[in-house]
Amino acid sequence: MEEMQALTALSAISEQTRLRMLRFLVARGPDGASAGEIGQAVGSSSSRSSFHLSALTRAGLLSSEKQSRQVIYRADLQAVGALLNYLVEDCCGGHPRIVECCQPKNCC
Amino acid sequence: MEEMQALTALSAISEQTRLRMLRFLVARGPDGASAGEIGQAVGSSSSRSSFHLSALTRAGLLSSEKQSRQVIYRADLQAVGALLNYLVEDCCGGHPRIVECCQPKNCC
DNA sequence: TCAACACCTCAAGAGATATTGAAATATGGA
DNA sequence: TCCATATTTCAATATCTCTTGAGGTGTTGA
Repeated sequence: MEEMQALTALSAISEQTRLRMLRFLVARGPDGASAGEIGQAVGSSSSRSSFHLSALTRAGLLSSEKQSRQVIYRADLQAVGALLNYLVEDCCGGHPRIVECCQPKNCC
Repeated sequence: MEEMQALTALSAISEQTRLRMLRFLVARGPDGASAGEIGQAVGSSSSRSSFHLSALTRAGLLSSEKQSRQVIYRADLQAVGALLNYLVEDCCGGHPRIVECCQPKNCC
């Protein structure tokens, strides 16, 4: 992953509404959710949701698919993983103390 | 880690100069580096460096210590690790595909 | 065809953040 | 004491970013 790409993804998730959207969609799994449902889940208006969802999509963290009236968004786990990998490897040089923190149920 | 704290840390590193400063300081290890040296390493003026270093410090990602004329900054690995842990655990629910990406030399 | 629905786009305004250069503080050495 | 060094602070400006509300597109079903 390129630095520029990582910066775009980081700014995308450094906003409350968007971080919550991402969390919601990761929890949702492969089914994803419609724009309306996501907006409702995180408590944001339709135009605001659209704005934030497209920011996340532009950052590559979500994929979207039109299904008749609705637009279904899904978290792109590959992209989220690549961002974390960038932080761990490129930014932190794979430092053991950092890697350790990414293990489930044992950290910090 | 609280959501608010994570958001602060994420915005802190979602800026090129600051991401580079963090990377430089993680690489530097426990010795840290002076404000001037960091600024030189990432190519930013003295007032700009000061501004960004204090943003990173406020976000809890760096610690600083005055040594006579200089101020030595160090990366706080605990804090960086806690941020990554927050992303992996709280945001991604410890999803295996995400955790896997944080392992050294095997991913994405 | 029409109304309701789901979503997106746009423009305006507010607010936050970054950059610059100048000036302030504080330390160390001649 | 005086000057150079290291860093921070400040004000002005520029630049993003977020929010809101109005309006647009396309789809579904009566």
